[in-house]
Amino acid sequence: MEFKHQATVTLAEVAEAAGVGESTVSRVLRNHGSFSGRTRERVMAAVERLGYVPNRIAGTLASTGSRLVAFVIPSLSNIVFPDVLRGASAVLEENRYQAVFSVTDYDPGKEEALAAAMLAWRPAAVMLAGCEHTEGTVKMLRASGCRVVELLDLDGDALDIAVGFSNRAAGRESAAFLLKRGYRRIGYVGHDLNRDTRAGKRFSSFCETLGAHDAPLVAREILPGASSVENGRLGLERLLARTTDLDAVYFSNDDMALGGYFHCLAQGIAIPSKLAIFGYNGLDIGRATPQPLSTIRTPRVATGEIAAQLVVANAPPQAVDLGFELIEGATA
Amino acid sequence: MEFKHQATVTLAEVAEAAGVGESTVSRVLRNHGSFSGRTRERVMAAVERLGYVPNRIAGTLASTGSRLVAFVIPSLSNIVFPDVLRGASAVLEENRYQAVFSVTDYDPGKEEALAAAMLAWRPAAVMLAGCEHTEGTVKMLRASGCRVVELLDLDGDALDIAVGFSNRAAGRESAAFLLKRGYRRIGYVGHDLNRDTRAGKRFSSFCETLGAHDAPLVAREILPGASSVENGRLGLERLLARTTDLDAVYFSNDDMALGGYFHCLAQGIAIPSKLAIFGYNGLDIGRATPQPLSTIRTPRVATGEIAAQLVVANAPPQAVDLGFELIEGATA
DNA sequence: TTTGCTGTTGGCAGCGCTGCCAAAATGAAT
DNA sequence: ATTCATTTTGGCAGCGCTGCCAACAGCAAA
Repeated sequence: MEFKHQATVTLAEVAEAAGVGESTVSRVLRNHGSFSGRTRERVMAAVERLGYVPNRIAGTLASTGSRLVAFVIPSLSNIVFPDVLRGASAVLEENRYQAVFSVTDYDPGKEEALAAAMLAWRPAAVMLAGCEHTEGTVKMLRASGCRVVELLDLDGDALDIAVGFSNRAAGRESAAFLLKRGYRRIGYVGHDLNRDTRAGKRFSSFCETLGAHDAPLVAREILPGASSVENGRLGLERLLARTTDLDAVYFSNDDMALGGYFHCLAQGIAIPSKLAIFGYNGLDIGRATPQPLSTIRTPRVATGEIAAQLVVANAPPQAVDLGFELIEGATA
Repeated sequence: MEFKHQATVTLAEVAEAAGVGESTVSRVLRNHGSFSGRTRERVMAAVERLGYVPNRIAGTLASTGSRLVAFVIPSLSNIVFPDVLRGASAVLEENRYQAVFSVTDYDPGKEEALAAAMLAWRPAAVMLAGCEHTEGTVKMLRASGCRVVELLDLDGDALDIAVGFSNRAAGRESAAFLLKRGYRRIGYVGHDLNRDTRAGKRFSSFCETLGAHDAPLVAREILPGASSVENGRLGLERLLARTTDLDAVYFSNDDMALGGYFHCLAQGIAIPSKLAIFGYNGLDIGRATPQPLSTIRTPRVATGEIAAQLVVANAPPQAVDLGFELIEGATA
């Protein structure tokens, strides 16, 4: 059963109460067009008195173009996406845009269905994670004519606007750093890469770089499901049970890396002398651990901010590379 | 500059292409009312051919009651709120509702402004954190006639629906647990309590309980700003610098507690024999640390789920107590 | 007084859909 | 063939607002 709104005061009622025309009320409330000070006062008084709340559904329908921005994100468990939303929502709120979201659970099919549902709201823009989408999604977004922003991955062709950085470069630099530090027997602990294609890109570039320096990946442990601290801990435990002579482990992200770090603490494995640990994301928590985590800090909040700014400004199609920062830390 | 949608296919065009009336198309698409199988096929074929995407703005305006649910949350940095959103959005998506959100930054004035902006979208429900709101917010929500759900705090009068648990009880039980374990010289490290009133409630009940057992709080360290691991670490460091004989410290939440835990690890302070640590929230990470964190696990995802279910079912006003679980852990 | 501005204002036709109602088609029963 | 009940269908008036246009007022210049 749908909820029915009660006592809905309309523009027309305000107009009548203020003794002016509807369009005058509309102009005053949107502060658009011209009207006298006296009219303004009368309208505002009526608005106040009646407790009028404009109906943006009607307003959006009547005008062309909405102020809704739709986010179709893979997850809310992975702090990455709340961070992006945080950056974006601050900018959007300032500009009187409204954020709408739904969660795909890293499922491309669901992404397509949710994107379609989003388009039904005729948003000003749709923001998606990454640049890998189903054919149907791409076709639909193209046809919609609404702005499309692809976030956090620049390794691919952008549909319209893309904001983020190269995950391949991140994987490459991570490998280069470990090699530079002298690690040669390197392992990997990751989560389900089929779902998180960005983590997959980092991993493959990481491996390529190792291979190019005659230090190919020694072992890997991939855990099903999402990344988590517990999976990181479990993954490292399993990896070390199989492979005893590793000198460094690359993790699919900081959550996983922290799990590995905790495993070492619990087992008395000296870090980084006995085993080095390297993560990805640059979470704040990694700076507060007894040894700061070696990782790559990604511009998550900034990605959201810039994306929102470009949408608000109706900027031309473009790819914005925000880069990332390698944090040397103390675990590698 | 607002974005203008292009090439918008309308219901009327689909109707014409399918050789049926508008209302027939509407019925078929909503699978509501009756129509023949042949009609259905013709309509769906036309929809497919034209790439029609229904306009929910128009649909919502025409019908009474929307399928938007508005979230007005304090923060996206604190994992609590993404967790609530996660639980809620899963249920909402299943029921073809759409989640909309904005972030107040723990500012009651901003909450009022954002709630007003939300009401302009005529949502089916507004979900807010806690039960402390400005007079203006309360008045506006009451007048809106839309469903109001207050989340994560049952210590107060609910406007309509409330889902969560008692923060006071959480504070009380935390204190009781520490006392039962024999700790008597207890300190507190917290973040800005004026903003996070729920943390404030926990703290005051915690103190009352200690006082009632002749073991009043020995010292406290309150850090300005939001909770974070780094602030927790810093807070404990400061507290211990001033007060040397504490045997346990209660933290405003797990983020802060983890910071304290890391400080102890870094300083070689034995846990819990030299100093016990107790948190709040029951984050997953607390189970993966070398010693599992002693804390209270809160039903964050479930809070979102239940809240969404009640809204979808248009349930009568009620307060749902989901309780919480005390995790004994190994740090206290 | 008339003219020509600029600044204000109201009327009203949509925006794209849904809900209501009456009309038409169908089918079963006589 | 006729009747009645049922299913299927189309027409059309809004939902509450915005955007356009015409109308009007006030005022300075002629």
